[in-house]
Amino acid sequence: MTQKQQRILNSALLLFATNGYINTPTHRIAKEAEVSEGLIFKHFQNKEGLLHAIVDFGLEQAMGEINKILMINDPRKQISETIAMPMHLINTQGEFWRLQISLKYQVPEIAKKYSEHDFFKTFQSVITKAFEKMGHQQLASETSMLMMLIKGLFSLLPDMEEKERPQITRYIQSKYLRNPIV
Amino acid sequence: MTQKQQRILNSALLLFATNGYINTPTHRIAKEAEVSEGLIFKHFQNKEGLLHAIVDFGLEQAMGEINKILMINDPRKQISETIAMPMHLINTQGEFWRLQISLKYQVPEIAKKYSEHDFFKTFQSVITKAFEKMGHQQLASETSMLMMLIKGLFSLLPDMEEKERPQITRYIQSKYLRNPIV
DNA sequence: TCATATAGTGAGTACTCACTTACTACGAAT
DNA sequence: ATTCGTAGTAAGTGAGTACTCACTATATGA
Repeated sequence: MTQKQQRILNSALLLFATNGYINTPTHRIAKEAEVSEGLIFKHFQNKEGLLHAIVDFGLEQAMGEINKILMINDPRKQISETIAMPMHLINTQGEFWRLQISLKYQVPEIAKKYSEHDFFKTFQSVITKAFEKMGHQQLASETSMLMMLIKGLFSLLPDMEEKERPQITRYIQSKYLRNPIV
Repeated sequence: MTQKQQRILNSALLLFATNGYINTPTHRIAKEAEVSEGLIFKHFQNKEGLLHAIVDFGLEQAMGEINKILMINDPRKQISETIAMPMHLINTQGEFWRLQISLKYQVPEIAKKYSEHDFFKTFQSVITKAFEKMGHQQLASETSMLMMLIKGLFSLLPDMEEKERPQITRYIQSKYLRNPIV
């Protein structure tokens, strides 16, 4: 991976995240990266190839985080950490997650392909298994509800100030850690 | 409002909702509506004007629903009905709400303008006031959490079969109606 | 030293899209 | 009967887009 290749990836991520994939012309990426437009196509074949490179890398990184949760034994701790995930990921890979969330409404086919990615599958299975260990009666509904909450967190946390994010996150965690299970 | 004007609105809503606003060229709307492309611009000035006509009408209709909730006295019933709102709106105006949700990631400026609409402001204030009446201690956090849940419902219910939607909706309602307040 | 591969350039190309313009058809008011 | 406004059409137009191609520069190893 050359320096210029890296510059292209960085600029593209920034522009895709702030203006959207569709609204970002390749010549703007080239300008931002101080690189000729042709180079983008030499390295990434086409605009979609560039997007794939970005998303593959971002999800790879996120896998590391979810693997940490997998290794936790206490299911309550697992749920608690899962609730903190959106904040954690948005704080550390903010641009990537803004892009990731917008993908469904910009390039649905690609987003659909990525919804099969290990990251999202593992995410859901961690929650289900944790609730199972906790002896939940309505496993499917409880899982769905938490998935809705997490979807909401991913959508709305990016619009909040970074320092406001822990408050709502902790509030939700405390509800899920309380006895009896809520 | 002439017949052809109506046909344009219908076709545009359908195409915007399924393929997205950005991904829908005006000539496709014209073809679908069996109308000349120029007529779209005669009646709606430009593509954004067409979008506005659609969204204004959709939110107008939705206002009727929220006003019903406003007239309820029991705050628990208000919360319960609010939780049912996403399902209700998606069932009755499915295309419109798919479009509405996608707007933020397609034409952010327009979406931002509509986030100031009475519909969304009333939505939030109904929840806060209901929780207040119920004597909630952490009003802001509790409201935020429910807003996250509702955002999640709006995002994920459209991807579920219509007959699966009541289950998760009722599950969430039951949690919020339980004593003590969860 | 020279052949080869890889990195990089930037002008050019084919095409799509939102929007315009010049026009016809027609019902209603004067 | 004629004028006028509104609905509607068909054929553009020009700006912007993703992508190509012929080319140069540079490093490496036989």
